[in-house]
Amino acid sequence: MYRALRAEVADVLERALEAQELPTDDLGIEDPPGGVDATLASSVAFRLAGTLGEAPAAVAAQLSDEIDVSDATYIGAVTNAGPYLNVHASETYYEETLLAGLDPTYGTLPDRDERVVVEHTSANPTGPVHVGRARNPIIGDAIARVLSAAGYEVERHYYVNDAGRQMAVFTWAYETFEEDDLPAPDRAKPDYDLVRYYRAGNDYLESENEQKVAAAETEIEAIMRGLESGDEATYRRVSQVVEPVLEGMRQTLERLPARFDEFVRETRFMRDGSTEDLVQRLKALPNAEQADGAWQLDLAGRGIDKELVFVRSDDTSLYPTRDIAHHEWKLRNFDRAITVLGEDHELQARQLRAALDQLGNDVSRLRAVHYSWVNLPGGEGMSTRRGTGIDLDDLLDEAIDRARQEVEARMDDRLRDDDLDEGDIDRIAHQVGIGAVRYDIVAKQASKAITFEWERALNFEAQSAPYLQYVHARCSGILTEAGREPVGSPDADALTHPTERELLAVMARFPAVIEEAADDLAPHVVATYCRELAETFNAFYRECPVVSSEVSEDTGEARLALVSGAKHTMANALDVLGVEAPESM
RNA sequence: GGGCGCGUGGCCUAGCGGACAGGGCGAAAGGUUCCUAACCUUUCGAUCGCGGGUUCAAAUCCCGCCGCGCCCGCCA
Repeated sequence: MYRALRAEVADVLERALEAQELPTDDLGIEDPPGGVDATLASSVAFRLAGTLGEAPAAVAAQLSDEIDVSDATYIGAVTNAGPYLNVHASETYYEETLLAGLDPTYGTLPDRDERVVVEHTSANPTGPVHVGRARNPIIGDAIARVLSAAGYEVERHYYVNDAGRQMAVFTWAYETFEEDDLPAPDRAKPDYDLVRYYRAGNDYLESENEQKVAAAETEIEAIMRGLESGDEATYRRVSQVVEPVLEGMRQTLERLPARFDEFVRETRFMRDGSTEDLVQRLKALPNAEQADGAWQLDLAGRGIDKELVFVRSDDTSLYPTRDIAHHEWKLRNFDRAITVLGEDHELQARQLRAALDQLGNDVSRLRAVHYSWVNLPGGEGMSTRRGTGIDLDDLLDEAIDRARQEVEARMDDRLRDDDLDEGDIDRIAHQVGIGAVRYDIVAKQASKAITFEWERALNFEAQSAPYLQYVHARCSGILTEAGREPVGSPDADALTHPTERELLAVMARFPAVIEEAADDLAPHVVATYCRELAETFNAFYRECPVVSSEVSEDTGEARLALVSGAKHTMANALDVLGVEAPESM
């Protein structure tokens, strides 16, 4: 409703300005600050005051007279408050919002026949997923979800780096070291098992004498050349390391849950010849040049100081080369391609974009979202190779444990008499624990750095997932208590309490929030919205009984519809964030 | 050194050109015979890193500086 109202306001304002032959390029439509009794506002009067030579307040008064709302559906009235124009929503606005909320899919935008691929996580299959990496699947999955809610057809991809030097080192280490010489794995999972070889291999290369390292390097290079030439035997050797580790990582990500439609392996673009073909096209570009036997693209003309090396002097390709082939493939198969990357990939992403552009691809269909680092207190980073960092599995286990303790602690002084059983406690512990971790990460702008702290990540009160989930559970509780579904034609007139109107007004904005989050690839705006919705609902909850003998039938019916709408809105908003919405907690 | 990003009460965070900078944590006080108190109410607390500039209007845009992060590999 909000989106329709906004469009209507623009229309009405434009007509009023045109009638007075005033410019309509900047209508200054905005959300009024809290405490102002209006649904939308405009500050056009400021802009026109100069050209008209009158005070803004006078212009606003004049405009509010000029504006004709008689044809409008969602605008009730336009008044002026000093220099501002305040738009008040019509009764229809509230009525239609109440009605729309009854739809369990409320907030989902119409299909738009556009295929989008969201690539996220894509962590090298070297070992267990740690918390530093977890920001990627949580943000990536939320972006995929918000795009899906916004009507796009979404596919989620994990790009697997199963070629290249790191994998060659890993394969060599796996074939070289004896299990007896390694520490016991932290968990009985393939990623925890195999990462020990990876760490041992890297240690060896860093600490052994020159001769031994040189011998190892020879073996590693042989593996890389085997991959490059498409040698089946080499591919199988690497696969026996990559695939189990990837499976272990997939299992951990599944817990979030972050699921993928496809794991796209890098070797695919070597084996199908597309990398080779690409290299020929890159070499033919005017700014391609050879330096010390290697081939590179000089991107200075595009404002990038660093050359993009795409063929080594030994004639093998590099990760960025294959990634260009990968992205051409994405652009062939999808209308838009979005990649979620760490801030350390910023330069690489710019180079990739520039190269793709030069090759004649439409790079406007490409977008990258970069997120900042998750550090440990004290500033230490998380590294799979060095074994520093907190494993995501441990964080999730701890989150669930603490959530379970909370549930059990609250059982004793619980007011509601609904006999939660063991299964419920387990369910709630998972929903709350995992939800808290996800929300803590998704609620923050991706560009802000995060310092990981247990207490903060696992705080279950106030601005956290459980606070929002609780609202959903409260709605469910009321609907259960009522013992029936709201009727199909509720009467918004019966909702006269300010908290009721406010709740409807917040609900009305939900589709616009989804649209904005999708346009900006910013799921955190949905997180912020959830908080507002929760606060507004709690105010209503405090003031307005729904299932009570003191409430008239009409009012009770309308409130039941309102609760149903709030429940659907919260459920769908949480779903976009990947946070579960419990029926009880 | 260069490039990109970030800097909002003790801590975390929203806002990123318009009406008194919203929340939360924390601290203090209150609220449950009534739909779940993982809740709500009140109080405390901010030169929006610093200095200039643009504008009727700047946390928001521009310039400079400071601090922090990331990047500047024939690694990925």
